[in-house]
Amino acid sequence: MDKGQDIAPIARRPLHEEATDRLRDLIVQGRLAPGTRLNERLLTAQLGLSRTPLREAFKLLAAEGLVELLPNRGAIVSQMDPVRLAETLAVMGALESLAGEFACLNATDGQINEIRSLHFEMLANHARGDLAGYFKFNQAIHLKIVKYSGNAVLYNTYLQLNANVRRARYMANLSQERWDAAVREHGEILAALGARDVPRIKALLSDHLAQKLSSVLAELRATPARQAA
Amino acid sequence: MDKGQDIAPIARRPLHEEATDRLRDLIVQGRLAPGTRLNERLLTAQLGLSRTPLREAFKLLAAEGLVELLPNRGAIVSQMDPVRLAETLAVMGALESLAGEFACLNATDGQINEIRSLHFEMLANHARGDLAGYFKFNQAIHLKIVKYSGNAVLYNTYLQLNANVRRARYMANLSQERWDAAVREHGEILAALGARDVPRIKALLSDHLAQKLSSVLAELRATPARQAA
DNA sequence: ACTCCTCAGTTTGCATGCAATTCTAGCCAT
DNA sequence: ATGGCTAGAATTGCATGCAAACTGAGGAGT
Repeated sequence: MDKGQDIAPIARRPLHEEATDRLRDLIVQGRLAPGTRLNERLLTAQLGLSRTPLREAFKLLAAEGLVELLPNRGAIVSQMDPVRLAETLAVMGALESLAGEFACLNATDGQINEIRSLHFEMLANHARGDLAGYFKFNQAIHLKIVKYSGNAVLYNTYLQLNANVRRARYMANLSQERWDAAVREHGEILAALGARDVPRIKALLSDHLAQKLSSVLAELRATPARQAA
Repeated sequence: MDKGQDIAPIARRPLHEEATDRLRDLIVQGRLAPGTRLNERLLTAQLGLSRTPLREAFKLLAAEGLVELLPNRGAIVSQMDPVRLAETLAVMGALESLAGEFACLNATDGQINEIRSLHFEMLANHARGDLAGYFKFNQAIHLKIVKYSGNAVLYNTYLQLNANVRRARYMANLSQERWDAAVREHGEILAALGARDVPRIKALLSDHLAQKLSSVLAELRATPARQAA
């Protein structure tokens, strides 16, 4: 289950995988804005490959919901509409809650310590007001909890949904109060994990995600969903 | 959200979609057994298309977990190993539980009646001992509950996982007792849905899926996981 | 002026060709 | 006989060609 450090990473990656990952990153980072038309010829030139692997990447990203395929008219980066975002967060909440339960039951002490270490890194970033750094470790913590649930299907499902949410991160102008609260919640989550307290971690994670949802929704209502060219 | 009956179904489907659906059906129905090597040339001949759309289908099915891509060595139908199956059912349990909650809150009375109708069809099949018919309506009920949650992301996620589980259906030689119990559980689920009783439906669905999980696992331990050529 | 039509340019969807990799079988050495 | 090596066949990964679909600019008709 844990192939984290395989022996032979010699393997050359297929082009279509490379293309998929590159495109996904571009979209998640917002460098390809929602609504952007993905011109095959243009992208093949920029990425240095041919249309076949690129088109395969389009199909995969469409399945992930990051792009939308218009028959005979190509692909566009999908809009992050608030409804969809809210729906995604609700599902992720359920998944994280389940993951927390399994992590309490299955994670090793070493793995929990690993999460604890990330937690302190996150605290450091919070203390110095580094929002980007905070998000990075915040993400890492949530991913690790899901990963250390020991349920690979759960992890994969979560990852896929997560890509969609990360796109919305730019709008995370969260208030200082909400930020402080989120950090406190993380502290409790970690405590519950350390104590292997299943009911408590389920409640905490559900609540944490619900907070995130309403915070993101509030932000979305404030920003009038900038349309892309 | 509900595009069930669009006005113009004139649209001709792209070949790669057709290929994906055909292949998925073949795999889910077990007509392509786990382990089967998917030879591109052979399949293009059988499906009457060229390698490009077929290869696109392979990538999608790989993302769904139905096939496994071996770099430079093609694709094989993935094995349904018990661990993976159990993991999938655990995730589906969490999703259905969430779906039940939303369905209680959001479904119209008409939608609930639609589910009720399916329920009685299922009862009829149970009464006459028609296992295949039972499964069909059982599936339909679970899908409707998730659909009428009103959360499209949840529905899509569920659908994808469901494809993997349906492959294991052949081994559902469930005992008469378990069958009767499952039918009883369905009755309670429907009642809770009708009463819009959120905590109850969550508990019932979680439990129902957990039962399914252990039943499937027991069956898997009995059958020694037939290896395919 | 407005609408509808036409036709060239562009872009996608699919088929096919070519090189690289993997597989198979047979041979040689031990 | 067994194990390893090698040449040929088969198969995949990617690039490219071609026809169909879309776009949109310009002109005819009202």
